[in-house]
Amino acid sequence: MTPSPRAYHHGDLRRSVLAAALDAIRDDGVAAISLRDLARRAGVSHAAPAHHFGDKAGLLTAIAAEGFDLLAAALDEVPDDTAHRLREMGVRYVEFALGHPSHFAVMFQPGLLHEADPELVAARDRSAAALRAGVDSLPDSPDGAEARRTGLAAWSLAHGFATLQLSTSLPTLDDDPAATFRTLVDRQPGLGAP
Amino acid sequence: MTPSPRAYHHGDLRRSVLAAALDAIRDDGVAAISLRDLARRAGVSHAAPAHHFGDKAGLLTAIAAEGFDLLAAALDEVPDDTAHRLREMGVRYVEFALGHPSHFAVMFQPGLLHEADPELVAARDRSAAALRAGVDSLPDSPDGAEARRTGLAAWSLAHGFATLQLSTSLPTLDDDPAATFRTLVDRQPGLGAP
DNA sequence: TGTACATCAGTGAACGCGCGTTCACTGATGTAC
DNA sequence: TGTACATCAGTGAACGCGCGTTCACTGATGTAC
Repeated sequence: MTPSPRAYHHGDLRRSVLAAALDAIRDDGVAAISLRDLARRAGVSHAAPAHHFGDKAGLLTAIAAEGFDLLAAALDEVPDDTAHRLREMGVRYVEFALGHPSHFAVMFQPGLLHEADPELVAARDRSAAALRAGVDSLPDSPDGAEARRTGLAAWSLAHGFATLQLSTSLPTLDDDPAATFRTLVDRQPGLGAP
Repeated sequence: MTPSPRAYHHGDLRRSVLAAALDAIRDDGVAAISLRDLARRAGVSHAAPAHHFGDKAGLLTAIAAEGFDLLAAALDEVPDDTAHRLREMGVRYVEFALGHPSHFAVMFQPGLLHEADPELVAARDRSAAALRAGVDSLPDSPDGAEARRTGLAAWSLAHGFATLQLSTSLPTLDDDPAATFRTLVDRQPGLGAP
């Protein structure tokens, strides 16, 4: 099934370059990325990434869109009837960020992306809709402004926890960051914890 | 008082380059910074920044250290006897991040810094101590693990809110993000809100 | 099934540019006498 | 107060390098007949 490594139209150039980019971001950060380096890692000609993605922002936009898709899918996986559904979504959010650090590092950096890209916009909307569904499922079903506040608080807590976890060697209280996060949310009754 | 713009030893090279860097980061992001560009902005020779700071990481480390100092000072300003002291510290944290976006953008990016730099370490410790003091002042004065959990939750909430506010055009519910944050924390009894 | 042709994904040589770094230098400042 | 000297912050010319971009090209693939 493995195509010959340098075949024309190997059909997987997009995937190869994206994979190389995810590796490079994880190892050296977004700032260190160059299209020529990715081409080298992916074993394609140095001009191929630009040919396919247009420019660096185009490549990072593709990664961000993929990230929001993965995140939306992870959030949607929490069943409707789960007790503490919003809390579980927060756990999924944290797990996604720690499991896909390269995607996460790019998703919230508007300056590096083609913000108007339709696929990015659509994927982001899908994530936002999933989060909204989580807020709507709270037992005391808050309305309007109150719901937005709760959503923002939940998102901030999960996002901040994940960001700090990724950016510093934050002390994890248990071995598992996701478990730490679950414990942490349990003390925040406003977010629908018991 | 203004020294002649190109005098040898104008004594303010450090400040000029730092100011240029803060402008550049605010306008174009950390990724876009180059020492030569900063020299141009600051009106000094292209080799001066490297001469003074060693390398780019040295410059960013200086910015991060300054940021942690400013943050610690802002947190320390909240009087001991303030009701809801931790909440007010969270508000200060958010205000700091939004008021010093360039510092904030650098402070939590270990990969870009000289992590072992003594000034950076000291400044970071000062910030951490201020946060700990906030947790210790909670009315039900939690101990040990519980205190660490509360500190982590408070920090995550403020950090996540600030990060999201900076990185996306997040809807602010009031006109003032800090006010929004205060309202938001009020629904989180676990963090010492009323 | 075989042949001709259009398409276009990916190539590779060549370009000019901005970068960080090196290094011999200059001249302002502080100190010793 | 004046003179001599050491220091060292900052200069500017020169370097080699990796970058993004351009452009004529190649050859795999799909379609029409």
